[in-house]
Amino acid sequence: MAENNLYTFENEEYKKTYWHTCSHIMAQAIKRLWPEVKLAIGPAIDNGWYYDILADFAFTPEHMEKIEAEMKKICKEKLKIERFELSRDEALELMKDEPFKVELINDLPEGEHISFYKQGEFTDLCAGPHLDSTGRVKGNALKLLSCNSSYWRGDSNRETLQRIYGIAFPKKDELDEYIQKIEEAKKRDHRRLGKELGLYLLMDEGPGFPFFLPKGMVLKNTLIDFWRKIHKKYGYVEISTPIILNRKLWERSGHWDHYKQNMYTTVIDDEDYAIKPMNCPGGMLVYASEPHSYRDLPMRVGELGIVHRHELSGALHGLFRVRCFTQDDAHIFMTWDQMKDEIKNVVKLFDEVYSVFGLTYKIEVSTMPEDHMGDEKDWDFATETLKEAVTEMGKDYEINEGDGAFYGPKLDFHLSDSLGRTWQCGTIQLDMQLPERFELEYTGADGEKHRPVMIHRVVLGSIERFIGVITEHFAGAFPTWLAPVQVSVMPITDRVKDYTDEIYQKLFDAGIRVEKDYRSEKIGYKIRQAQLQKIPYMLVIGDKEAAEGTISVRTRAGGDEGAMSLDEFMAKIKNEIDTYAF
RNA sequence: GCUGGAGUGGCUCAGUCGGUAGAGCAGCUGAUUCGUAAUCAGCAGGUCGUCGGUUCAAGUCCGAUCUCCAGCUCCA
Repeated sequence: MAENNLYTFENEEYKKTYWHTCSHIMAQAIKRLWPEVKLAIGPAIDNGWYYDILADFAFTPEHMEKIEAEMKKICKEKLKIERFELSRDEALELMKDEPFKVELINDLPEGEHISFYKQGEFTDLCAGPHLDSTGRVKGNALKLLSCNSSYWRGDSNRETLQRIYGIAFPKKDELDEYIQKIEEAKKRDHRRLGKELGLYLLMDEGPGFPFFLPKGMVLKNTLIDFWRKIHKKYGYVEISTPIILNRKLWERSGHWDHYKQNMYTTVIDDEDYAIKPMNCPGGMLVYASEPHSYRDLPMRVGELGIVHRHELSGALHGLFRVRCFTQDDAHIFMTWDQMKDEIKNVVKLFDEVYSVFGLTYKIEVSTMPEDHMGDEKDWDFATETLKEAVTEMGKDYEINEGDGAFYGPKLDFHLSDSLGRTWQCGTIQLDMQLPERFELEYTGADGEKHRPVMIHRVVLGSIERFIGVITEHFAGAFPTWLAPVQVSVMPITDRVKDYTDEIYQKLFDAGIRVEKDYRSEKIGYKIRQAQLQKIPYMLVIGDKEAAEGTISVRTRAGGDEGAMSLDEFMAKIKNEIDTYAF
C-alpha cells in the first residue's frame, strides 16, 4: 500500500480515527453549549459516529444546527489534541462531575492504563487513537444526521440517553454524495414499494400482521413454488402441523418456560392452548409417531409453517419485523456422525438459493447463551462442528458470543437491506434438547435404540421478511420469473383490438402472467404506467404490427427493442422464466 | 416496552395569530385513436387517527389512547 494512502478513507483505521475525533469535537461543542449535560460514550461506527448524552431536554433539529455550527468553529480553532494518562484516583477526581465516566473508570481492570485526550478546554476519557488537531477535520464536510435514544450500556433498566449520530468526509463532495445515496436508498424501501406496486399492506387493525394483495400473493406463491422444487432436489419431504396446540406440548418442548412472554395463548374447553411461535414441537410429534431406522437418516422434513410471536410494538418494521410470518422451516433428524456433512448440505442449499437472487450474506456463529439447557460438552462439540463445516466450505464467519438459542448453537445468515441494515434470514440451529425431551429414537445397525440429534433450519427465514429484502434488493424490478405481471400488451388504437386480444390470449394460454391495457390513452401514458409498475416486458401493438403479424417489444430496462414475431418473443421469455424451474 | 417525532380525501402534500378544509396524482363521466415515461374537460371524494377537555369558535391549544417513523432493547 502506497504511503500517501495512509491519510485517506481508503485506510479503514484512519477513517475510524477521523470519525472518533469528530465524536470528541461534537462532545466538546455540546459541552460548550450546555455545560450541564452528562456524557456517556461516543465511538466511531461503520458509518460515522455517535455520542450518547444525558440531558434534561430533548435535542431538536435546532439544537443539532447549533451543535454543528459550534463543531465547525472548533475545527477552525485547530486545537491541539493531546493524550495523557492518570492513576485511577486522579482519573476519578478529574471526571467527578461525569457519572458515566466514573462508572467506566471504576469498571476498568486493575493496572489498566487510564488515558485521556485533551483538546482546548475539553478533556475526555478515551483509549484513542485520535488525530493530532481538531484542524484536521474538515468542518464543512460534516453533518449531524439524527438524534434518537439509547440505553446506558444497552440495558433497558438503566438510564435512557440521547444518541446523536454524525457523519463526515475529507471532502464536501463526498458528504453530498453520501447524503444523495441515503435518499436514493429510501426510494427502495419495501414499505413504500409494497404500496406503490400493490404487493402488501399493513393496517392499524392488525399491527404486525401483514395483508398480501393479489400481486404480492403471486410473488409469494412463486417463491414458494421455487422453494418446494429446490427442497425436493435436496431430498426433503414436506409436512404441515397445526397452528394451535395444547399447553402441555409447549411445556414439554421447553417453550412455555423460555418463550412464554412472546406467545399468544387461548383457552379451549377449559384447557390452555398456545398459537405456535415455532414449528418444531409439531415436527417432533410427527417423527415420534412411528419407529425409525438408521437407514432412514438423515431425515429431512420441511414445513412452511405460519407462526405468531408477540413482538414488542416498537420492534415492528414493515415486513422485516412482524408478528405473524411463514417460516420456511425444516427439521433434519440425524446421527451425531452425520452432523457435519448434513450442515454442509444445508449450507450448499442456502448458497444455491441466495445465488438465484444475487444476494450476498454474512455468517455469524452464535454460541451458548446464559439461559441454556443441556450439557456444556455437547454444546462445545456442536459449536465446533458448525465452525468446521463453514470453514471446510471455504467461508468466513463472525462469532456472536452467547447469542445461540436455549437449545443449541446456530449459524445465522444475514442479508442487507437498502440502507445497509442487516436482517437475519437463514439460520441453521443445532438442537440436542428436543430429541431428549420428546424421547426421539431410531434403531441402529446394532439393533439398539439411539437418540438422534437434529437441525432446525430456515433458508428464506420468513417468507415475508425475504419478500421485503428482495423488494429492496431489486428496487421492485423483480426478475421476470418472479414479477407479478410479466408482460403488458398495449394497443395503440382500437383498430387493433382484435389482434391484441389474440396476442394476449396466446400468452395467457402459455402460462405467462400477462395484462392488457385497453384504456383510451396515448401509448406514452400506457408505457409510463407499465414502467412505474416495473413490468419487465411491454408489447406495443399498432397498425403496422397488425398488418405484419408481429409485436413491438419494449423492456423496462432497455427501452424499445423493435419488432419480432410472437413465437420468437415467447421462446425468449419462456427461456428466461424456466431458468428457475428445475 | 423505552426516548423522541408524526398522523389532513385511495396516494403525495398545503392549511398563517384558533374563525367550521385546499392542490396534484389516482377514480368516475365525456371527448380524443394519438407510435415508446403523463391528451383535454367535467364530476365525485375528507365529521382532519380515536376519545375527552379548554373556548363563543379547535385540523390548529391541552390530556389520554391507537397506529406509524427513527433509534434502543429484543428477534426469523
